Amino acid sequence: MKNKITLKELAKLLNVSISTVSKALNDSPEISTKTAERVKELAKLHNYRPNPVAVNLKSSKSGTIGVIIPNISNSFFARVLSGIEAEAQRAGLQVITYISNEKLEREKQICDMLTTGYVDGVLIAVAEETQRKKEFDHLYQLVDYGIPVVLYDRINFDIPADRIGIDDVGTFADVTRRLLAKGIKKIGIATTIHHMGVGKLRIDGYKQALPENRTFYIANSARPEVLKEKTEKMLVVDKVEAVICTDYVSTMRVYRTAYEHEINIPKDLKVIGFIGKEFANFLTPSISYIDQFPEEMGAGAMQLLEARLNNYNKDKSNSERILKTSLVDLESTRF
Amino acid sequence: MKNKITLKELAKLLNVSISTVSKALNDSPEISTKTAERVKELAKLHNYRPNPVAVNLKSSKSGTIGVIIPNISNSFFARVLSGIEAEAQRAGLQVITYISNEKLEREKQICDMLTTGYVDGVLIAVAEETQRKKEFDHLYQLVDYGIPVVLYDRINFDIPADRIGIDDVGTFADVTRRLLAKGIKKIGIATTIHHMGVGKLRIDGYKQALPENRTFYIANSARPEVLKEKTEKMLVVDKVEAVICTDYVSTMRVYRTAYEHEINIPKDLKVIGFIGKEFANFLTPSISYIDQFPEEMGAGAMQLLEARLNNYNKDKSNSERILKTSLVDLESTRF
DNA sequence: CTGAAAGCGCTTACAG
DNA sequence: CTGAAAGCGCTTACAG
Repeated sequence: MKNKITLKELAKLLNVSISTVSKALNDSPEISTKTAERVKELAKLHNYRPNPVAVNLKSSKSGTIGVIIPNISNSFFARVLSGIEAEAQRAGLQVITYISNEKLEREKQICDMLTTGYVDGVLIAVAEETQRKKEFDHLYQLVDYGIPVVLYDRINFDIPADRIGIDDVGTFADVTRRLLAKGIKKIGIATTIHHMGVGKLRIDGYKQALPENRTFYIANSARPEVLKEKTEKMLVVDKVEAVICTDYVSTMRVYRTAYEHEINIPKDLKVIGFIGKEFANFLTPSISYIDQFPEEMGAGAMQLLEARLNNYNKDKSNSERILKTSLVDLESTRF
Repeated sequence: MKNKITLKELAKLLNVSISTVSKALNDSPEISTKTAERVKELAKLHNYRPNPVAVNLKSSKSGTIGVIIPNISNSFFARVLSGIEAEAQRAGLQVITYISNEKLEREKQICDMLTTGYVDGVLIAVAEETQRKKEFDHLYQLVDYGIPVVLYDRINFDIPADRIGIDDVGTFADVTRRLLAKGIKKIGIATTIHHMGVGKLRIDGYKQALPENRTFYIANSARPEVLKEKTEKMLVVDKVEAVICTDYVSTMRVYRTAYEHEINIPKDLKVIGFIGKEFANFLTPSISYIDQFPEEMGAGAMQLLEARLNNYNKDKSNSERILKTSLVDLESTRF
């Protein structure tokens, strides 16, 4: 068990003061080139690294940021995390990961812990339960504590924080219009997240794009059995010609239901999914999907946070960044 | 921007010394009940929380552990992380996440950073490139530095560390035997990880289970086009009756290839995948899969690390924990 | 150019 | 039972 060498030990070996060693290593102009070289050489020899905890204590920074993820099994969030990590690495920051499992209680605990000074800033996608119960006190608490907060993905809340996400309404309106333009009349939407902000917006986009008096077909439930029933009704009874899905689970549900009822995709049913390319390309048939570039969202969120960290007091107004999405055409919408 | 209250300020408000406040809050028996109560009351009122950085500096611990993940988009690792996070939370530890992207260079950087004292321990699934190049110096370096290391999932290396994984040989031998028992003769295996330890073991298990002189059918490549070709040969030319897959990508490849060549699953081809339940149940048809309980692996890895952290010097021998796997029968293996 | 001193926020042996 | 002091490993204004 090798022990890490400290400034003090280095100073003793060099017969100079701790201050001198510290300054030399930090390239202070106060120090003579000669001394600086001696110090650096020995430091290198012993593979000296400043103890980050001590540095943090001095600077009252932690050099880490906290990321709150609602559900890491969702590959979207996993990929967002990947983008965050890459950007944090570039900025020399450590990423502490917290998983809320979509639970308000857990999210509160996490925020509580974050106010104690573990992190310099927080990236969060607000948990489903939190949105449903509209309880945001713990988030305000973070902000009041002076901890910069950036909302990602789930951003339509009235909280004074920077945010990054996609144009949910626009994206879904656009996709709906594309189907209409191809002459498809009966278009349905499937969702398991209709009670969440993003879900509502996506449904809104769908509705806005449909012509007046056109019937809406909506299969919405977070409960698997209910979603299944509603999807079956939409596909088998209502016989929609196309379905747009707002999330992973509803996308897969539509696929399964079509399969079970021997409805041919894309001949009898076009499907546009909201899933990642790592699934979309492999499904049978492959599925056209809306790409929301998760890694970019993560990197962007991190950049917003960095901007805050670097001049927190200068700019009080909150910024919002909306990322472009892209519809990728695969087999499930072929004509 | 509320400023956090410190021990010093608390002491001043109470007209006692900093030591007294500290002891009172830490339930030292030295302090009178009366004083302790006064202190605690005020601390509560001001929502006092000890600065973790200062505590860490005193204790020479960081209260955080590092998790190195090769590829977070792989839902297996995402779920492992979920298990780690849950267990860490229980133990009051913070989890810093690092993503190696299967790269040796990045893994080295991470290990380098970890030796500076950011974390008390490390959980790692060794990157693919690292395994291929057999360069483990950076891992030895961690161990030499006295940082407890736990290997998870990818565990067949000669590194003095605790480890947790599955019985790859046994699992694949068992699955192969099950197919044989149903009277299936031509069994193939598809893999994109044949150059990795776990991949080799899984293929070994498959080979061991087949009777003498039985032909092996192996579609192995990490390159998508090559894998596709080999899979096509296996399904179309060799006409195997069943395929066992060692990983997510090969599983999806087999599905796609069967679909493209109109090979009916399960009538003409049985498939056993190595993917998570979140995909398996939704595919069309649903796919029988080997469940390796990722969350349990994560929690188990964390527990091994906790054990190390709590008595690092007492027990020098390394422990290994092998988790049970389970074959879940769904539509792709129906007779 | 170098070093002594103060201080970041805590804990804990030691003295009283 | 309470408090002064030392110290964890650094940085940095200040003195020389």
